[in-house]
Amino acid sequence: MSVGRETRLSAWIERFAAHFAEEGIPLIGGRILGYLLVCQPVERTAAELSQELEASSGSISTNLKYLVNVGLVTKRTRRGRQAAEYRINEKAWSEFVQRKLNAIASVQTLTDDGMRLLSGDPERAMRLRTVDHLYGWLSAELPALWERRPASPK
Amino acid sequence: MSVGRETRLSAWIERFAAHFAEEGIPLIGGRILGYLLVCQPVERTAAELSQELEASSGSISTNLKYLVNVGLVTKRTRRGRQAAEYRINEKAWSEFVQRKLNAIASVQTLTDDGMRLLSGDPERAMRLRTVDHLYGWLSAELPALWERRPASPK
DNA sequence: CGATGATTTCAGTGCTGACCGAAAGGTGTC
DNA sequence: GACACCTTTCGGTCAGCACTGAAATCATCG
Repeated sequence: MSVGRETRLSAWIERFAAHFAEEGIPLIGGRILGYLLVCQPVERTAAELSQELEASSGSISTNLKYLVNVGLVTKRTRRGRQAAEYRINEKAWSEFVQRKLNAIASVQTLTDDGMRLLSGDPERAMRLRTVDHLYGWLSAELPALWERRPASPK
Repeated sequence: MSVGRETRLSAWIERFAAHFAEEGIPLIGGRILGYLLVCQPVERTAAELSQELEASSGSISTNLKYLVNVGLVTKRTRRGRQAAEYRINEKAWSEFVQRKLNAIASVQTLTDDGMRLLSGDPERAMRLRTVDHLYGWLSAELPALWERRPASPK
């Protein structure tokens, strides 16, 4: 007997969450992201997420707040509905990635400051110089690469 | 009365460590990195690091093991010396960065698998498609960018 | 305005992981 | 081999954080 699509999808959601857990996003937050990326219909209430992901209402609330805050999820309230609806904001993923790239490039300010502190002692600055050189290149190239990023598919 | 260079350097080391602490490297590990990048002479024993950074011998040991493991620090033992000497391995920083870029690009395998699971339902796959598109581009461009990386300064 | 159905807040629990320092284990000298 | 010194291991402490579930809060409808 074959495994249903929904079963395989929930396994996928778990892998998805596991990946982002390594990057510091709480497991439940990752599950919400994965779920909202593939659920049908696209919008869900907090209560539904709690049910569907078997997580407490409190965890769902905290994590939704976080995700809405970083922009990856959008909250929509409607007149005549007491329950707010949440959905993925695909557009925000590029900013999410951009923040990651910036975090890498930002080390350059650190190495740069270090180089300044060691000015006047080139011998001693040699180790830092190698690292500074690498990050200097990154902090020039990563933003440039980002500019060449294609628009999202129609 | 002006602040001495060494004082400013130890403040810099702390900033350096704080940055990498956000990326998951233990504070003491980050301090070791920062310190070994600017200390004179370039090599230090575990005991010296413990003294200098005011950390327990145990913490220094664990963190050195970790740093040697990821390649950022090199351990050298010498005949006639019971104390091993540790130094920064500037060369390894590029691999360190490369791992970070790969981690970002690797999301593409995840989104790709998701797309496969949703094949046959383009409507439902739309959200994932936007994300997959972005990571598809990244997983092509980041390695390509990396190839163009300049050699370290002489 | 009270009732209903939803979300947020909050105190409490359990787990993980960094850190310490003492004891154990190595590696050298005399 | 005994000693001196250094490093690693290891048990224990502490802080931080994800998560829960109950209570407080909020919004809507009758």
